[in-house]
Amino acid sequence: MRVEQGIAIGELSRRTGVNIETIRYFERIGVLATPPRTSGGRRVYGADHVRVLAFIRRARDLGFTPAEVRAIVSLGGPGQASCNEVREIAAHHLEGVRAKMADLAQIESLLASTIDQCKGEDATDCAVLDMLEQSSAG
Amino acid sequence: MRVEQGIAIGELSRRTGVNIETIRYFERIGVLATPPRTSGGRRVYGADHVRVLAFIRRARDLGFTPAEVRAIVSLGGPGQASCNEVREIAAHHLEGVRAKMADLAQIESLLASTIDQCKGEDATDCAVLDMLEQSSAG
DNA sequence: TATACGTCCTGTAGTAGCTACAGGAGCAAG
DNA sequence: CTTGCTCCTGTAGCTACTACAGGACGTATA
Repeated sequence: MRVEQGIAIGELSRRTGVNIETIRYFERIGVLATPPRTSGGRRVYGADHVRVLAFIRRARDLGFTPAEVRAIVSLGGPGQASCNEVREIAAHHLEGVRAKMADLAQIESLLASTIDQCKGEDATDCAVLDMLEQSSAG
Repeated sequence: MRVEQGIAIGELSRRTGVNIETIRYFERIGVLATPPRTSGGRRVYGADHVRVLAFIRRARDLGFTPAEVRAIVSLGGPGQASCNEVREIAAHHLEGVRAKMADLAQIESLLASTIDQCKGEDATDCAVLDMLEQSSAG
């Protein structure tokens, strides 16, 4: 039946939604395994690459850094029983997400209340400008 | 009394907490006004620069992009009655902050519930890996 | 087989928003 | 007048990509 013997980088790009240049970039920085090549030097990808690249893309969408992705992907390789390690990376990432959320929440409330106070008349009495003048470097 | 006749870039950096290289960078990209120079070519800053740079730093801390900062700072210059414009920039920024918060909230709940399901036994049945396998590119 | 066209290759450079360095010059004090 | 600090410019590094130039591959059609 010979369903799939290998696809080119363009096809991989179309299937995963990842830019061709980005695929090569992922290979260069070590998040995606180097594929075999044709005699002419073209990369040939298999079903595994499609799966892994989709995985990588999703992880990136979720804000995992390339370093985290690389760590997770490399764990999925030879060794098994690495769920603990994967969970640890995810937990660490979760902490970072929560920290960012807290930062943004502070900014959000400060901005919202300040904008709310704005009468929009003249700049000599602008609540937003006043707020920005408060040096946080006490 | 001669309180302040002008300070050097290093002093400006110490007072505002902004890196010297970053100050020069801000000047280059047009968020901070070009200061006068000594005969020897050194930048001389005044109280205004300290104030404006502290302002810029705070705005950057609050996540305003350099483009937004540039816009606000330039509004604070010659023209008055620009509170409306400032408020508009801030409101637009607030929208962006809220969008990011919504994204992070989704990620947070997905990560948290997934990590929670993790037994941490082996990678063939890892909830985190399973979650990442769900291709979002339906 | 020829040729044309699409896809792919490498390498380099661009993006934002800084940060860091090299190599040289200003400047104040001793 | 030398020491030593600070400053100058210009360039390169960083992350995470993206884009382009110039050339090679591969295949469909004449």
